[in-house]
Amino acid sequence: MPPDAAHDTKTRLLDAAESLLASQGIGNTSLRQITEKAGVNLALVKYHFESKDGLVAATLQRRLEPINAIRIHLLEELEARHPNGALPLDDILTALIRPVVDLGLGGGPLGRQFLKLFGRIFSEPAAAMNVMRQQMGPMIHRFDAAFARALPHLSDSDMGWRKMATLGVVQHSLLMLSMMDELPLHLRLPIKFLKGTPKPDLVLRQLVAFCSAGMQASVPSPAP
Amino acid sequence: MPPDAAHDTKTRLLDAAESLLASQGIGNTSLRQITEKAGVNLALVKYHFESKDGLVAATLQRRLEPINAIRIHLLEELEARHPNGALPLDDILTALIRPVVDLGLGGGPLGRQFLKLFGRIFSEPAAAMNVMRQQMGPMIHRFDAAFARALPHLSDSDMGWRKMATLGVVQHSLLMLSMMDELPLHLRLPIKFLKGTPKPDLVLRQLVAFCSAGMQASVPSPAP
DNA sequence: GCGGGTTTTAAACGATCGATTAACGGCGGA
DNA sequence: TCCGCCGTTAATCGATCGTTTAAAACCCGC
Repeated sequence: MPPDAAHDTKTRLLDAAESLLASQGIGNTSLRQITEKAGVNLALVKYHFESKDGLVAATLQRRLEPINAIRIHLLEELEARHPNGALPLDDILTALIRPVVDLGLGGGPLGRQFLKLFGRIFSEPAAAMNVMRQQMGPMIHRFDAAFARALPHLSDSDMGWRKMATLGVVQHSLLMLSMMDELPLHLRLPIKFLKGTPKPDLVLRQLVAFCSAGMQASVPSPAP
Repeated sequence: MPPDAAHDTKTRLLDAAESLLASQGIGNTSLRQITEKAGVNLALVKYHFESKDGLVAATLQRRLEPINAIRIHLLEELEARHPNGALPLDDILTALIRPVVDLGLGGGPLGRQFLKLFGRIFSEPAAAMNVMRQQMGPMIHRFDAAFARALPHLSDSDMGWRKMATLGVVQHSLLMLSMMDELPLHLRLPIKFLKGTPKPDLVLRQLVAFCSAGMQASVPSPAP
């Protein structure tokens, strides 16, 4: 936990990387762009993060770690409030979704940029997949148990499909939202119903409502 | 519509590009990789497609055009079967989702590869956004009218959120599905509930069930 | 079988990439 | 004061990128 100059350099690199990786993608962003924006020497990337992949991984990890910690904390609060029996589905979803919505829309422009970066990593798995597994794995495992108790009648397969769909809703919606302020006007078709940046509470309610109904849908039976 | 050698070259380039762009992303794939896989001279990319961006756009367009044509055709069939009044929501969603599921899971490995590429373009908009708007715009506009009549009580805002969520479900689920056979085993967390490649009908039913319930969810009211 | 447009070829352009090296600065402990 | 380590710097490495050029090969109608 160094409070010295090196910490500043690391932070400057992470900030610059987050911003540039988000707006251009991983493969299209060069270390020289990042170090120039950070006002830092090129070779310091290797010194502090070993390589480009190391910098990308650290950029993701810096945001994912606190987000997932809050998620688990909210879930534990919820469990404490319902000591025995299943948890309300909407509350589980809220614990899962609220932290990332709050970071992305509640904080400054940095949070918004991270949302975009997070939306990208599913498409550029090479550099980021290890961090994803490390950071997301244990968190998701906690929520799996809660979902299973909230919807006990769902088979593993049905539950799997619905968790995947829920993740898709959150990931895609937040990616679109985070692109809002930089898309040219004529490309805003998918979000033209928005007048401006929506409040985090509204976003949360919309996403939870959709996912909750989707997860509770009656199990589809084979086609007649 | 040339049936000559040039057509073969174009096709070979498009096939190679589709495969490589899908598995590596746009920014991480070089023209030399593509032309080598296609067994074609490097300079022919400029001759036939002007530039790398032109090749990427053509690769997307080749698949998107027939998919969206089928979508609109299915919607028109549906409208013919219900001459007056609203269309059943599940049928609208089926018309929207079935063509892309069929291409991705019904066809050979090429279709699967395109699914992956399509999942990526939302993250690398630069090269592909124009094609997206051109190809997806008119198709989505057709479906907008159908959705509005099927769910007349939804405000424009609520409807917008739900269409965005629906697109997220389809896009994310199919991206995960298309990555299934190339992810290392320990990274298959989100799809480990699948024993093998699922049948298109099953996928379609799962996606439609989730999205249909989500779109019909009761309108969320402001937090108390 | 000759001419003209189409398609393909080999080679090179300048630019930029990530990685690496060796030297330099400064600051704290011996 | 000098030593040793940490952080930083400038400079360069070989590789690879997308693009471009000019000439060769091909094909078809005349």
